[in-house]
Amino acid sequence: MATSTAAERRAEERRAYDAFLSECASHNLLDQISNKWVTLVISALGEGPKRYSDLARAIPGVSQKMLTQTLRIIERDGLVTRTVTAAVPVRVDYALTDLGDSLRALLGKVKCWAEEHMDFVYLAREAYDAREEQTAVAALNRKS
Amino acid sequence: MATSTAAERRAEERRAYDAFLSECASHNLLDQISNKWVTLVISALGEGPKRYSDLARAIPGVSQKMLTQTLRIIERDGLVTRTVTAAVPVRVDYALTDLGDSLRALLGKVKCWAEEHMDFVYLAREAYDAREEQTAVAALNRKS
DNA sequence: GTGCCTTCTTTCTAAAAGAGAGTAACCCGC
DNA sequence: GCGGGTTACTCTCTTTTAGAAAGAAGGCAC
Repeated sequence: MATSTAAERRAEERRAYDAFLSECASHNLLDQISNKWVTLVISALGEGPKRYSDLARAIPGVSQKMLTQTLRIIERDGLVTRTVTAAVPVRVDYALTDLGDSLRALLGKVKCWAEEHMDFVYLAREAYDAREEQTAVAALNRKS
Repeated sequence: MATSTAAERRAEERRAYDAFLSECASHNLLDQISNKWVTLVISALGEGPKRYSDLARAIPGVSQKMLTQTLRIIERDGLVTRTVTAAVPVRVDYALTDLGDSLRALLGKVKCWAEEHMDFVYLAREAYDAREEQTAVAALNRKS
């Protein structure tokens, strides 16, 4: 440490960051699974195997690009399996692996938490916004 | 439903999306907490209250902008408290609320899951990459 | 042939993240 | 009073990423 400016410290931290990411491998995985689309896809597959188009329908707002990208990532990580059936229009089924299902169980709990505490969060947001408005008004009064 | 093209269906889904987001409020919250920086900040605050600069040091790779933004979001949601002490250099402490701590416990489990299954995921990735390379070679052979 | 199906892929643009300098408020030494 | 140092932001600019839309492979129906 010794004596150093805040800017110098920050620069050093940045330099250490790459090393940190490759060293702390689980952080890398954590980053990937704490991703909106990954959560939604795994949750959607919880009901059972689904085709690409089923997933697109089950997850409102996902673009085809992001769905494909997300599926590739979680397939690579061994969370889902991808089975291609060479039928008249090609058919691709995605299903959770055992590993994917264990993650789904966990994420399901997070989803439950969100549903349980939604009301409280909404109240907190309203209170925060009201406070914000007050301080903004106070700041205006101080200036004038 | 009835008969409609895939494009028409997709357009309809898009139109329904805004309604869905405001209706299914917990999804909105879920989106926010399945965010890299939110996860990391809440995990860092698990050890106890921290100052802004402590957090910046504890979370490698976070920019000041993202740290401020993330803290504002989770403060608004009632997950952390922000206490300003008007000292010589102003001092701002962030601490988890009870709600924030309950989320931290859950996210901690996800973190544990990631650490436990990291090895398996790494093997899956290697296997996937090997398969990918093979199919790429096969595709090249087919063309030539 | 044309059109249409699914599952992607590519291209282009708009939104978000990241890097870095700047700001406000305050105190201290000189 | 003035420069310098502190913390906690805030603003601006660049790069990265997400999203929207059109295209492509492969095949069947007409």
